[in-house]
Amino acid sequence: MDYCCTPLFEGVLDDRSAAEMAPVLAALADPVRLRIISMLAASETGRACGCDLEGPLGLAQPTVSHHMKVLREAGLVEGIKQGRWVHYRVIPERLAEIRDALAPTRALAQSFNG
Amino acid sequence: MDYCCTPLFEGVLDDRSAAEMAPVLAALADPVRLRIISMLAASETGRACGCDLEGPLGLAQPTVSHHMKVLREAGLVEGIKQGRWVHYRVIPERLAEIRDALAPTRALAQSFNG
DNA sequence: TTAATAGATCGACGGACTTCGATATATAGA
DNA sequence: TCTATATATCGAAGTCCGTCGATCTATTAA
Repeated sequence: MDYCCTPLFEGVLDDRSAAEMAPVLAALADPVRLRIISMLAASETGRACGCDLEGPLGLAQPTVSHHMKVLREAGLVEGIKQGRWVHYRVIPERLAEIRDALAPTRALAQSFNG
Repeated sequence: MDYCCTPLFEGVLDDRSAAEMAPVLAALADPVRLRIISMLAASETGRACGCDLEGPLGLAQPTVSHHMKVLREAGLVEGIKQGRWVHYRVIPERLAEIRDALAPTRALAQSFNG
């Protein structure tokens, strides 16, 4: 018969790293926020202000503001206040960080540093 | 004074692609599931059965089973039934798919095919 | 100063998620 | 067949999340 393997799990993502990584992925795990990031990245200048997003997204202003806050707190987006407006831009290094952490060869790299 | 830019947002991630992509990221956006994937990838054989995970994770059996279902339904993990046990393994192609979709140069690639 | 506008915050509602005990199903061994 | 074990399913409790109307703050223009 078969026996159940008992792997040792060395070099596994520890609790703390997992707890740091999950919220960043959670910030990305929303259709609206994915579209926002895509819109910022697709914009010619790499930036856009909230007022330009509400229309295309079809969402109320407080909702967009909420999503921007989530993205900001995850370090995925930066807001530059310019007069009455806030221009948002994606922080590509942060996106790359997550991509690298998902590299399967590294078993969800221990190298993630929230 | 400054004017607010009005970007055209061409080539932006459409609603459907975003709706397909988000649940896969949501499946990854949990500390326990990140650790599970890491454990599977770190295992010598690249596999492990549920019974080997409960202990290290410190979670009850139904909880682990629930997380495996989420990962399975997201296409991130595959379960191979062997006798009484189910051996799980990561599907690295799926992980790569998500990594590619997060490539900033592609503005959250339209190429994601959930 | 007053009016208008961009953005943030608050509170509430509905829905989804994580967790676990209890239970059901399937397989292996005696 | 009967017992033991691995896994799945169900139901419940508590928590978290997305959304929006109402409201507040900050800045600009008149």
